[in-house]
Amino acid sequence: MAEFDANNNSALPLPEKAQEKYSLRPRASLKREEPDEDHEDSWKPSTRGRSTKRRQKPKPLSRYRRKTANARERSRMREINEAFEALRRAVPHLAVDAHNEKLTKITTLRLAMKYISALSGLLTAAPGVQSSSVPTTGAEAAAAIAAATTTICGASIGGGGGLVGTAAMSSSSAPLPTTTDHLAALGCCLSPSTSDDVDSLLSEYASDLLCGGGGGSECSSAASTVGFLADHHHHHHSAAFLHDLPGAAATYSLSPSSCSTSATDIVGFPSPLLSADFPVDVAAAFMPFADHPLPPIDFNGDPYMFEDNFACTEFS
DNA sequence: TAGGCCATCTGGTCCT
DNA sequence: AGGACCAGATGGCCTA
Repeated sequence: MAEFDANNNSALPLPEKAQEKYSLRPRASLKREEPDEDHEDSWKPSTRGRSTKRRQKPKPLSRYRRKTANARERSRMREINEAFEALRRAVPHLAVDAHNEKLTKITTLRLAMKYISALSGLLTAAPGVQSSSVPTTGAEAAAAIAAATTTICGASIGGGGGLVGTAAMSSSSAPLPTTTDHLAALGCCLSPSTSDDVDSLLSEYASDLLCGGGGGSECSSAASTVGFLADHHHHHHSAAFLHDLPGAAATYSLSPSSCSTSATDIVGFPSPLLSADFPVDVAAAFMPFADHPLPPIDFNGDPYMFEDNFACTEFS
């Protein structure tokens, strides 16, 4: 069986052909900078030079072909940008858009890497998890995440859990929130003040994510986690914060009766993903816990503080 | 004004 | 041959 690294990629080296295919091609400019004896005339195909015959330098494209090539390039870039947009929506991010700024592409990629890393850590580092249940393939990971989503979200809709779906959530036409939504919803209310807070909170939430069953104790555990978060939130932020969030009131509500902790308010969570200080808080939850209080939550909207303050697994 | 980010154009290279 | 992908060049816009 092939070995896989921490990122679930095969540790075996790619075949030479594949390496060639997937590695970056040499830059044309570098090629151009190579010494060439007789200027333009010395142009030859750069690779696979089985033939020593010089080939004619290709002519510039005709105006028509240049136009169509440009159009194709624009549409290609548009697709890439749409993918970036989807990624921006999927990755929880700082409130850098407080002034209508959006994440840059490079920031989006960096956050995505860290977010994936954090989620992987959550899945693999939960206490009491059997090693056999740790996902080792993409499919298993997807199943684990789906199960985690079902655990929280499915139990909620069942009515026995701590999270109670509202009309928006339980409507058959509305898609179920993803695990990411849940993390975002929870994370936006998470503002632990000590590493112990984070530790206990995270371990509880992590086991909820991984329990896979739903109902019963898992539900109350999830409820208490949410209750804790909600309650905790109230000690650290103005309640008005939640009401200011778009759509905050509609999507989730916490059922006090099924919650074992002191969540006494109906708390709305925003959906879909929002930018309001979620990632900082979740990052705080995922950071390697130190013996000192967590850093202040406010990063002044600087996503790179993320990088400076939290060690995450590097993706190779 | 400098620097960052982005869209677009363009030519080179690879693939089908 | 033509499309896809890539990277360099360039100019516009915005912010500190």
